[in-house]
Amino acid sequence: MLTSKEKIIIAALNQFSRKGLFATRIQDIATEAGISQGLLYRYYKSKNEIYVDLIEDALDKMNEAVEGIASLNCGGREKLLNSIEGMYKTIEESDRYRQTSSLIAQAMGSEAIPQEAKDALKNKRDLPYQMFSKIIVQGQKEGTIIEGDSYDLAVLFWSTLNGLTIFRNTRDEKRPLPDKRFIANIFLKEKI
Amino acid sequence: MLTSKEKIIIAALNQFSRKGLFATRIQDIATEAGISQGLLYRYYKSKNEIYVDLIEDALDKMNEAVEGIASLNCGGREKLLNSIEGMYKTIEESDRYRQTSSLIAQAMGSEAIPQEAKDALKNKRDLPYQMFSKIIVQGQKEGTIIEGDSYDLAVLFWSTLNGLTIFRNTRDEKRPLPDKRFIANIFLKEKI
DNA sequence: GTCTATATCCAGATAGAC
DNA sequence: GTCTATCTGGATATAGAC
Repeated sequence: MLTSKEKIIIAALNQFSRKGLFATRIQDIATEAGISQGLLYRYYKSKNEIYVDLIEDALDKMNEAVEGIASLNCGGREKLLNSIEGMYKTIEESDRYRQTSSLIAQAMGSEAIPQEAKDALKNKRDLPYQMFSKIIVQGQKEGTIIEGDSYDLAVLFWSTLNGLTIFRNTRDEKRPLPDKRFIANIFLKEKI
Repeated sequence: MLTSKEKIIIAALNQFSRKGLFATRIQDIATEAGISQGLLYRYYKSKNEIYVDLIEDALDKMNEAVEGIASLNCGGREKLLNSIEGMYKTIEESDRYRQTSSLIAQAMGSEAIPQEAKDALKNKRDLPYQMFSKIIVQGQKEGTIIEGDSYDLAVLFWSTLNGLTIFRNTRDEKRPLPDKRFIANIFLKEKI
């Protein structure tokens, strides 16, 4: 059985991810959580507070996942392939990831979000690029990944996966994503 | 000298692209346009009406640009390179494109936008994929573009460019985008 | 802990003067 | 055409009963 607070979190994530902070009413969250509007204020001081909590949590989860892959004890090429594999699985199967990625995408695209949410984004959004840049450098040293500025390649990697995530999130028909090898071959010296 | 209506359009596009439909107040638009709130209603019946106008216009502009490239009288390989060149120029230089792409990205990510805006999106968002798919097929027949499902490759192409556009739009420091050749080589048989 | 009722505020939209 | 003043509705947040 879920506590009221847990029900609020789950409902708020779903509502915010679908409609954004400003189009979501407190009433929407309360209704989906199956509680009254008043009760919500036992657990949170304001709508913004829920939102900031969710944004911080989403960014932390994202960074933990990336750190998990980067800290594997294997070659850069394997880390790359592993990242693509993991991201594809997550994008295609996880409803929770659809929600958190939509939440972050919307937050990044709006200047009107609360200052605390902006701060969290600013502090936490760069880690994936840095981690992946290190993976690229490792692979370049090992001779398995193409030459080029490692941060540029990291930007390209995440931009491509973000773009595919958004494409997937915004279509009803769940068409399979393009073959993983197309992504891998952007970076690999020896194509697969 | 701009008419009041033109000033409203320009201000609304800027406000909506930065804050989204729901966080933007009529007052924000009127202030930026340098007119009173009341005057705005001489030209538009509601905030939603301005928004729907802008969305439809943004989608039309996007599709016109794509059709322009696809109808060039040249090989598929050249159309591909031309598309990348054109998109890079637009992403890096055009403030207007930053606004329209943000507007569309936000609209795609929210279920709360007006029905007319949803309809416009649904009807007009697929054309770029279809056009690019044809370019891919042409290049495959000519032997210049790699094998694979042409619509999948079109999805990959636009997802990558959308991802890069969003990356660019959400960073203050205007770091140059990754080398165009990385994108081209995803699709070209003979790498450059 | 939970609900209902309500106070307060603010944004969208309208009316009417100039 | 343009502005100021106002109406109205709805959403956030609070108060108070159970």
